[in-house]
Amino acid sequence: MAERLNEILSELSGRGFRLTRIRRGVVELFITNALPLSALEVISMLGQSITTFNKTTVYRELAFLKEHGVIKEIQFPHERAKRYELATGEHHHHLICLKCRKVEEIELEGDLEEQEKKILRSRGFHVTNHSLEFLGICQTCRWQA
Amino acid sequence: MAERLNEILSELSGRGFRLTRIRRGVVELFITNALPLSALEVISMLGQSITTFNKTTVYRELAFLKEHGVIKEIQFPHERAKRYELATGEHHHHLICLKCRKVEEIELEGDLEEQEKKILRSRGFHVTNHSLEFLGICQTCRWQA
DNA sequence: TGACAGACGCAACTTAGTTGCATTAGAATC
DNA sequence: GATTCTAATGCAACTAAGTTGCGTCTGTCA
Repeated sequence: MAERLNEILSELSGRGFRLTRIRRGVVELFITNALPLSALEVISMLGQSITTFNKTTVYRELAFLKEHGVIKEIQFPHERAKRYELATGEHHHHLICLKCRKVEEIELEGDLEEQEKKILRSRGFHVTNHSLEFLGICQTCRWQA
Repeated sequence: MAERLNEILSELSGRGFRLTRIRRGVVELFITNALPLSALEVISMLGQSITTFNKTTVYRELAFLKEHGVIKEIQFPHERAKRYELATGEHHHHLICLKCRKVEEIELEGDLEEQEKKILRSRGFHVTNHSLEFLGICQTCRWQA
């Protein structure tokens, strides 16, 4: 956890960016929370460790971290606000429970590579990215009444 | 086209809902436009055939048509506003060009049924719906400089 | 031709995020 | 430790996309 934080921070520092209170705080939040956070969640969680800061700064920090490949943006199909999660690790998808709103990660073997090659062959469309989210009811909610 | 319109309108009428200017206009728009429209696009396109109406009415009409299964909502991963398209026909996905913003429809054979069964078996999560969109560069844009 | 409820219009409000601009503060250099 | 330079910050005002409340209008059926 801590070494992951230092790794990211020193990488940014090495590229000439400053290590500020908010930068440290936001990166730390993403390291300790595996699941995607919205800007408003980041703002609210950050308020627990940093006393004064402005929401503009947080939005700008999210844009900065996204631009520099630290986090990536996710748009869930059932809600308006964007979410962010650490850009590291395997490409994965999410299971979103429509009842309790809980989000789980899932990795699909093989993923969609074959499909994407087929799309290039048949349509000439070069897929660089995809978004795939599953909506439904989680085990816990299914067991309840 | 026209029979499709009458089919939808008489279905709604049969269920006790009124056929108003805006209802006709909005349904007609979705029938003549295969690709997903945003609320603002509907408002702007509707302005070409209906002179006075309020945006609130359009938002309410979209909610109404969605609730009654005429259209379905889509959230593309690269933009904020929601989009809507006719709920009829095969379940399909979209290819979204990040350069020219053009959207194409695509049907995947087999789709994700097998994956969804696997998710139920392994996690107890019952998938009721999924969203899958491919982002990339379309053929036309790839051929340009 | 009423009457009733579904539909509509308007204004005000909300959520999620953005922009401009003046000020502050990391961190490298002196 | 002081200086300097610019990245980062704070604030206020603004925007986009939609929502809510409430009073009025209008399709439709009797």
